[in-house]
Amino acid sequence: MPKVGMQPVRRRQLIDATIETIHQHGFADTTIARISKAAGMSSGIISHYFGGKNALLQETMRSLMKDLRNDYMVRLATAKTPMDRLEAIINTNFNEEQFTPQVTVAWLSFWAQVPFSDQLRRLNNIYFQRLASNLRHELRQLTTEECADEISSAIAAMVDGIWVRTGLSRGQADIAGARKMVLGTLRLYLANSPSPAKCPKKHAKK
Amino acid sequence: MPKVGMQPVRRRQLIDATIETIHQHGFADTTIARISKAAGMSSGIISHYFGGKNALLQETMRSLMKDLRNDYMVRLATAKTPMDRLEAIINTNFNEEQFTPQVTVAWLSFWAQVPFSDQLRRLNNIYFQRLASNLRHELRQLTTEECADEISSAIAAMVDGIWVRTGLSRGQADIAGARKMVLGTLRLYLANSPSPAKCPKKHAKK
Amino acid sequence: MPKVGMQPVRRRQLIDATIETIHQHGFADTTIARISKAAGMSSGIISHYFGGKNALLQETMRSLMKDLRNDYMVRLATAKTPMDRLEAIINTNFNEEQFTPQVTVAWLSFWAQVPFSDQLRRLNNIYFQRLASNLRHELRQLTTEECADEISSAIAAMVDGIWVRTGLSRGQADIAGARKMVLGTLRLYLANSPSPAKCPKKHAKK
Amino acid sequence: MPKVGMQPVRRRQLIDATIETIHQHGFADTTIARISKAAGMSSGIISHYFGGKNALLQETMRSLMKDLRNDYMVRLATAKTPMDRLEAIINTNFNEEQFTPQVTVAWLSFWAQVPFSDQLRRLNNIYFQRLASNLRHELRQLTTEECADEISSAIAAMVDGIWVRTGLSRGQADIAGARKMVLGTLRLYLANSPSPAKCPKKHAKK
DNA sequence: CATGAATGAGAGTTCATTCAT
DNA sequence: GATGAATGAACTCTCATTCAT
Repeated sequence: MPKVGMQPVRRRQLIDATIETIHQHGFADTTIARISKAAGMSSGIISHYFGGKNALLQETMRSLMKDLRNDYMVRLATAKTPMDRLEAIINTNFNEEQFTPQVTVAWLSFWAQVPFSDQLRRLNNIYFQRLASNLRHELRQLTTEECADEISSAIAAMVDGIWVRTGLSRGQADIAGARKMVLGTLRLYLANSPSPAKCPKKHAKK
Repeated sequence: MPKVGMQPVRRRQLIDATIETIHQHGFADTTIARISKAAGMSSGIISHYFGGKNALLQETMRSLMKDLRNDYMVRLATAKTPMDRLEAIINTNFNEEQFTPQVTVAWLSFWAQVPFSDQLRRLNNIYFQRLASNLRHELRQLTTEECADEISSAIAAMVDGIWVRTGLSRGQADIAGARKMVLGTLRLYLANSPSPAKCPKKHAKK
Repeated sequence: MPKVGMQPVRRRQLIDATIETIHQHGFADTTIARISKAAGMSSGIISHYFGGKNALLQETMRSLMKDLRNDYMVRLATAKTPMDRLEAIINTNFNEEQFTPQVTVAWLSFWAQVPFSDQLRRLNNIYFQRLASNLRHELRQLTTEECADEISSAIAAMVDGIWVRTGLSRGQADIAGARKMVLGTLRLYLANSPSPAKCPKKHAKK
Repeated sequence: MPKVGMQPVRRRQLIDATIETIHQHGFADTTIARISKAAGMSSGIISHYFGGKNALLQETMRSLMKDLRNDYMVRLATAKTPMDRLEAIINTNFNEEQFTPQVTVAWLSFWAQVPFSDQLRRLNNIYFQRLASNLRHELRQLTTEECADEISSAIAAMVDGIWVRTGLSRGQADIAGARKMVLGTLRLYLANSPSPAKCPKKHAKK
């Protein structure tokens, strides 16, 4: 059935089936048989399109990152101020498409593999560095460099913590609550940070 | 849960070997053979003492929780004020024994299994509820109930976020940095929370 | 055996690609994908032209036999005496086209399958019987029937032994050396064989 | 069932089952499942004792060589003269235990793999070199160095040719016929070789 | 005619568990 | 109590074949 243009379609179907299978059965029980069945295809198709299970898993993580990236690009287009862009970052990390039980569970699964896979570690580093870089860039226009770095780290940790907790809960993802929590923390930090002056921690510290 | 006639020493050695093996090879490649070899025992011993691999993994997670709990109890003994106890909670979550690459990687691995194991979910819920309960109890003495809940959630998310990021980094755990970040955020929240009054978020939201 | 409507050119290309692939990767790793790629065609073409992989392999062996046969026919045309024809047989078995690493390795591979394939056994029996028959026919004009049979067997075994050893060596085939060895042995036998009399073995055995 | 001393027994049983399976089904259809079934064991046992199928196949070929070697050693003990030892070499190569349909088919199978496996090539080179070395050593005491090398090559080729033809025939192995053929050829060569003088080929070549 | 995407049976391997010692 | 040899189910991957285009 040589249908031109099927390759990207099949690959996307298999990646979606992978996310769904991880969500249904867990990473450890995500087998080629289950993925291909979820995609309505034969087991051999995965090696055919990806070369093997590992490559599919990598592509799935890469796809998850790309989805976040694309969402951010869309939001960035309409953001005018640094604060707009910070909100865009937060809203992207808790958007309706990605901040779901399926996707948070998948991320959690991949994170557990990251320390043991060079490929996944590389992918995750890109994600981490990109988030940190975006946050810092906007924050440095609102406060000192030192404060920007500190706030960036705090916000990034909180975002990931919320993702983990959502993945663990298996319940509905609370998009509004997540955005409110992170944005609230961000505003609190900024409200207590000097524009060119010192950092709130320094104040807080006694 | 040492049954009668079983030697706690053997069980502890096997649990330690399990944590070490997860850290060395990852959860997926943590086999009975590797654990028992790391413990210097035969492969049959695990079924003998724990009934199976899954039971050992559960006991390992339970043990990790117990270690945190014990550390907290010790710190609690010398904490006088609510703020002392909040600091104790934070210090416990980033203490020298548990906040290590080995243990954070193990937690990360268990978290990835939590959504698919009733046993692990139950264990993790205990941990989450205990942390939330402890935080809320102390915070409610320092601010309104609403604010206490909000701050508790934020702090808990940040703590877990830092654990995830440490597990992912495979590097040294930055105990001082972690404590400073969470304590700083906590102080910032409290400094902007009314004692009996309203919550900082409300302020920040303009 | 080119069926009607099939292009002999394609079939020959595929047979050549089969020999080359066996030489490159070995019989066990000679797949449809590799053969068709080596021939610059699609994988489906083999079923299309031959009906399946096994049929292609059979045709390949048949082709190897036919090449030897053709070479012999050419040499036979200019051979006048029995000894001329014996030399022609030997020279055919070690001719520049077939006595190559590619072809000897392919023969070796087919021989290993012969005991388990009726088709290949049948083909090989034809080759063996033809060689024996040709040898015997000429020899019987030079010595007794008994001696002719004995010499024929010895020469045939030596020829095949040299083929095996050449296939195993993966080096250049030593055409001159092979011809000299077999022809030398043949002459030795004949020099010690009576025309109508007894056989050299009987003599040698004292 | 920890029974001491079982390891060599099991390994031998599996090697024997491998030879039998190759003989029954051919090298290509010699699967782990068939070998282990023939040995009356589970499929996992092969990885347990040999690490994998390839290692078992290698050990099987090594075992075949060792059997020949052992037989030769026994015969060597009672051989006094060079001619005795030459006969011992020939008799070893066509002895009742190894010169059987089972073993000749197995050798043929391994020979077909030799060009594509470094391990098997190494093993086979040992066999070839040993045979050539043994032959040459005895022959040099009976004729010139040049003649000894030539006879050695001829005899070795004939021996292997007879093995191949026996493997291909699937019939009973004709031990007496094989010995007679090779010994007869050897005697013929020697009868026409000078002690310190020239080689029979030179004569024959006119 | 010719293609190559898709299939699915079967291969080798891994590994938790069992159990005779 | 403690061992580790043995099992066999489940996994990933390969590949000859089929067939819509």
